[in-house]
Amino acid sequence: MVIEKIKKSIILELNKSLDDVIRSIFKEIKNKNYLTVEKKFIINEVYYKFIHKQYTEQYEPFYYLFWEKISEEEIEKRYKSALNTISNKPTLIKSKIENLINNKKSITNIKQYYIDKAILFNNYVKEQEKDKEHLQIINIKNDKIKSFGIDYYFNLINCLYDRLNNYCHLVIVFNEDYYINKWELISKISVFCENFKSEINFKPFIKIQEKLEQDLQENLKSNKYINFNKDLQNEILNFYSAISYGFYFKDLFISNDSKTNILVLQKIQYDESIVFCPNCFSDKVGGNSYTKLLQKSFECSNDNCIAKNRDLRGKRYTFLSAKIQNKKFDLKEKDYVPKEIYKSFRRDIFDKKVDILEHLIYLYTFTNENILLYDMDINIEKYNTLERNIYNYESYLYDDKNINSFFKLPIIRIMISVIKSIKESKEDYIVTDDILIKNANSTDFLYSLNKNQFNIAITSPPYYNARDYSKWENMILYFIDMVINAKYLYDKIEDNGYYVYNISDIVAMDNIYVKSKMCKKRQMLSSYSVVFFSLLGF
DNA sequence: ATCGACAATATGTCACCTGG
DNA sequence: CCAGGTGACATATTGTCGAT
Repeated sequence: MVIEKIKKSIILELNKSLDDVIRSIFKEIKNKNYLTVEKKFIINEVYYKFIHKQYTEQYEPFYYLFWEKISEEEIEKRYKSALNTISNKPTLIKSKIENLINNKKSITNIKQYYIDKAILFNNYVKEQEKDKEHLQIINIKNDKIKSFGIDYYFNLINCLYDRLNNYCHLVIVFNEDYYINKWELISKISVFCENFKSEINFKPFIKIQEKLEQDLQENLKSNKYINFNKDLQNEILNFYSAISYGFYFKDLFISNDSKTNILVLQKIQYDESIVFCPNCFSDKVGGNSYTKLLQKSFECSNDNCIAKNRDLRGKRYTFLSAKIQNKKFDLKEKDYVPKEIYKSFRRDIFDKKVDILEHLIYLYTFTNENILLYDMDINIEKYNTLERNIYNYESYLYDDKNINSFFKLPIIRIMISVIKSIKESKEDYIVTDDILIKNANSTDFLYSLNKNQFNIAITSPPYYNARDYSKWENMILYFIDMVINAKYLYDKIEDNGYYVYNISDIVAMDNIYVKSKMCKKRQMLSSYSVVFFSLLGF
């Protein structure tokens, strides 16, 4: 039954491309009024010939209408004649169409053709990825933070990065009572993961790099709460000298007893090396745009490849999409995610009783892939039935030369510099009433308020580009505004006062390094807010 | 069963660049 | 100089959920 379904979808797919080739001819001649009525009629006939061949049942009425009395030879002849009528179409396009048709004829077993190609591709992927890990899971231990500080984990993440296959996942588990604030720990680690590497060769960025620098300078110069200075200017240059990258934030799960948090990150590293076409396995491929920041996509330019769209552009894909699409021909029982696991991780909150490791393995790996566990207190034997190569590490050679690496991150450096440049506030507003309801710009108000007149502040701040009233050019400018506001609040609130700040992550374009859809992602507004506010003293 | 919301992915197309 | 290849970006389609 399943095989039949796959077969049907393959045949439909194959026919669609041929069908669409003919459609494209139609589109082409539609506006060419010089074609005679006869020539147009011939093209019509050719069109329905194709339709008839591929979709006998569906198009039967058309078949009888157009082809009842015409022989195969006649059809061939007219087809060639139709091709000739498209005299304005470049020869290249014609040959591409002919190639497609010849190729179609030579394939007798369509299903087998696809399976063969997919197996070739799957073996190629396996060969590429065999020496590295497909999933890394780090369990954050309180005793290690106590002995070495958070730097221990910054260092570890850095060391493990090169061993992880590109586009694969790093999962960080927090399930202890830490001696420092857990949310600050999660925030710092997630901010570090997004920014600890730097890339200078990304073309779309290089093109607008100077403009980005200037825009940020202009913006800060015109900000009435900032004293623009040389140091800030240098930090802007430093910030825009490269793209900060590392991992791509996917999600942060929390258990329903709020004891366990699971941070899921995906490695996306700039890699221009050629990926074979997942359809024809040709290495004759061109580039295409980027689907995500730093994630290259390709286009097959093999004339014989069947996967052409109606404008005869080739199959477009990334390493990851190609891997996933071909995997469907080579699935084992343990590659299927059990329904209950699939459901339980759809939401950000999961049941504390679930076997987290089993879930993660099913969700983020295929069979025979390599999984590195770090400090997971489990018995690996238990997971043998999942048919993955799992190994558990408990320690690595601690190398302290990267100490304080967090404060070397460009994003942290620039924010420290911004904080230093914020103007001193005034003290010329004393609240005399017990209750004051004030309608004002909160930054302006806090700027002129006298100190120590309140000890709690509660806000649901604007979320970056979530509403019409909360638009910023990019996320850096958003955080600068939020930090200025929080700085004045910090100055004015009583010592040991509380600031309640309601924030969460959001899907938006950060517009930091490029200004297009490729920077649309889940943005960690919460982690960045926590980290930046802690720089202020919170 | 159907629908709206939303995210992910596939496909369409503008316009720049390049090489003959 | 200009066709056409293709990088970048836009738009369409698909898939999934919960609500009804």
